[in-house]
Amino acid sequence: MPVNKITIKDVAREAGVSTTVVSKVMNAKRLPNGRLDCETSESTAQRVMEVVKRLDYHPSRVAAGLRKGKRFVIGVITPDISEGAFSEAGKKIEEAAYKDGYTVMFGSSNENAGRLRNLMRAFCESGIDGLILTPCEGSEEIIHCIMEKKIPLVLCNRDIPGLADAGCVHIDNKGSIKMAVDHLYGNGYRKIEMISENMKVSSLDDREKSYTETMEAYGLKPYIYRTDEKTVEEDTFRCVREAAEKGTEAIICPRILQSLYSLKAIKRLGLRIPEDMAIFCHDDNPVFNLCHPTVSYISQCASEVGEEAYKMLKRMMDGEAGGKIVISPKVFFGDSTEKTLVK
Amino acid sequence: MPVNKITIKDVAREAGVSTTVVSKVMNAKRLPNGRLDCETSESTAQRVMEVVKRLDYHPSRVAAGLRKGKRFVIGVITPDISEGAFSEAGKKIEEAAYKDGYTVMFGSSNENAGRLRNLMRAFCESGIDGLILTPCEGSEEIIHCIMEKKIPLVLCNRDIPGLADAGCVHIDNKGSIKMAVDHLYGNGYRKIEMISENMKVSSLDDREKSYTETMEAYGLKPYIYRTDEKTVEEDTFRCVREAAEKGTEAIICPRILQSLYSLKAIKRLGLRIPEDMAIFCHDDNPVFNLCHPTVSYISQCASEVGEEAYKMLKRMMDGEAGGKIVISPKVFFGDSTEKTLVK
DNA sequence: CTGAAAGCGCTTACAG
DNA sequence: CTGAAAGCGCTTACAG
Repeated sequence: MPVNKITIKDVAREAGVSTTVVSKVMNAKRLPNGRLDCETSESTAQRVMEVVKRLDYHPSRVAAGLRKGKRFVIGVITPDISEGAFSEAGKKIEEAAYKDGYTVMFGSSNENAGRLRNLMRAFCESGIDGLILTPCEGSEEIIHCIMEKKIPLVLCNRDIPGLADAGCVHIDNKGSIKMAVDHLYGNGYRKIEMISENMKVSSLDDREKSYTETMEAYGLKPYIYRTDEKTVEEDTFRCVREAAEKGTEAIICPRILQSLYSLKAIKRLGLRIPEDMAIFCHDDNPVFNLCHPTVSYISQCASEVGEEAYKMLKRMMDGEAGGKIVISPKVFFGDSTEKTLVK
Repeated sequence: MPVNKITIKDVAREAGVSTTVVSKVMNAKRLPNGRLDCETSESTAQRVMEVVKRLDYHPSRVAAGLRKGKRFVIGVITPDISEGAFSEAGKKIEEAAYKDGYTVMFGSSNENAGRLRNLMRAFCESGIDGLILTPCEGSEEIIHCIMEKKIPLVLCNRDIPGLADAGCVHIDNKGSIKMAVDHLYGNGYRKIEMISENMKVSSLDDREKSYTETMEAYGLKPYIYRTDEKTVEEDTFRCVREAAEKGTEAIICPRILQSLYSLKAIKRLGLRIPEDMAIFCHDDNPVFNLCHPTVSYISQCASEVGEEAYKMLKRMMDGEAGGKIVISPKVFFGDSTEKTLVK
């Protein structure tokens, strides 16, 4: 428990002024000419500042927040703060928030709507000025509730249709997958399958739809495997093996875990990339560049998404309306989807 | 700005009781027999609960925190919340904290002592019950200041000598590096060098010392390269090239970036692993298992470190003393440090 | 069992 | 330019 905490009263007493004056001095901005923009006299301000420094006084944001209804805290909820794209976005958000004097509360939903609700509740009770969150399956209703509380909200990575007042920032999930299919098609691949996940969220929906539509536009038959959350690794292995047995020429993985486990499965099955199985991955990981052959992948542009999400939230906290931002993802073409004569 | 916020007064009025009663009911625990442990009458409690539910009342933790001096918030500061080991530890901390009803503020110091100080200040002003942090170079003095405020503090991953009241959790940095050197020596390697970073923190110190001591114990000559923070990739490339030209047989990388960039450099230089250059890496990354050949590495055991750090902080927040925990890291031996006849 | 009142540490009209 | 006082939304002795 913090002891001997210096309060505004201590400063006031020591400086021989009222707490009003101390408060005014503490909240005064510095003008361009270096002076305080404060109605107090120069000498009083000086005296207060000295005492503040001497006592090492730090005003309680808790008390100020209670009075002003403004906390200078924002909340960030992602499915998993330890997962590459989310942690990178989180880093950027914190970075930008820090510059504006905000601190950040983080939480992981673990793709669980109940947990998301509890986190949102705790964040709201704890006092936040705004919230950036990645919805998970089944979280629509809960998020609608948040909206009623009029807390500025930006959805990140995944959208929820019909949420008029919320901001939203995500990558162009359809465009990127189309590029992947186009590229594979252009390099001669025809039997192209997708290993996705059993999960209803807008980003994955869009990726799956785009794959299906693009395949059909080429007159090809799409096929989507879906792994379960609890058993991603085994499921992915089985999918890759089944695909290989079927004579599938290329797989597209629209999520990071399926990407990594597919690479692992291909290695374990002793298949050559891309001769036996071409592969197009998603998200960012050093593996894609460092392994041999290099892997084609779609980058989430997590930093950019995080940055834009924060900027939008900031605007909303300042009273402006939200909006929708769609970021063009970066697509890297490696050796894993190259043309191959061996078929 | 949250509007129409329901307060304890609204509930009291609606239920026809005083705020005292509402507060008591809200803070009552459920007894094992399912009844509320509350001095109010059963019927009053019932009535209050109903109103609470009907109005969707959520007590403000800000106000409660101000009054009670307890916030149910902890702070976590790491060098970079987006970096593998730290984000994994952070995830675990948040997970455990959530179960105890705490929310977590995260911040990244970017290995910058000034920024660490600002973050700590913001966190303290914002009101935290405890702090878990990874010190960075030059942060000793600032951290001593925190100690004076008597905020429970656990150092994570890196230690600061002479900080009696702080808890500390880290892996056995000396033991793991010794294992790496022993393993290389046992497999016939003699010219073993280390590519480290220009940074004064206890963990890296320990790793470097352990390398030097173990080498000398074998009668071998240690040599440590040190990359600069701003230019890790280029520096690492130059180190690897220089090492190769010198006829170095194996390199040990005590940090993740040097590990990844060394692998990249080795690939770029067209060297074979382990014939031309063996390599022992640090931290966790899918690359180590997925690439060919598989890479030997020392795992940070980030989850375990995070978990222990939180548990210790919790004990300290409950009034117990801190302590020191040293966790044995897991070491994986891959093909990158295998015996090789080609020398 | 219940409630009036003080107080946590601030900010902010308002009066002087 | 300065200060007394009210109030933010809670909790908590204390009196009844």
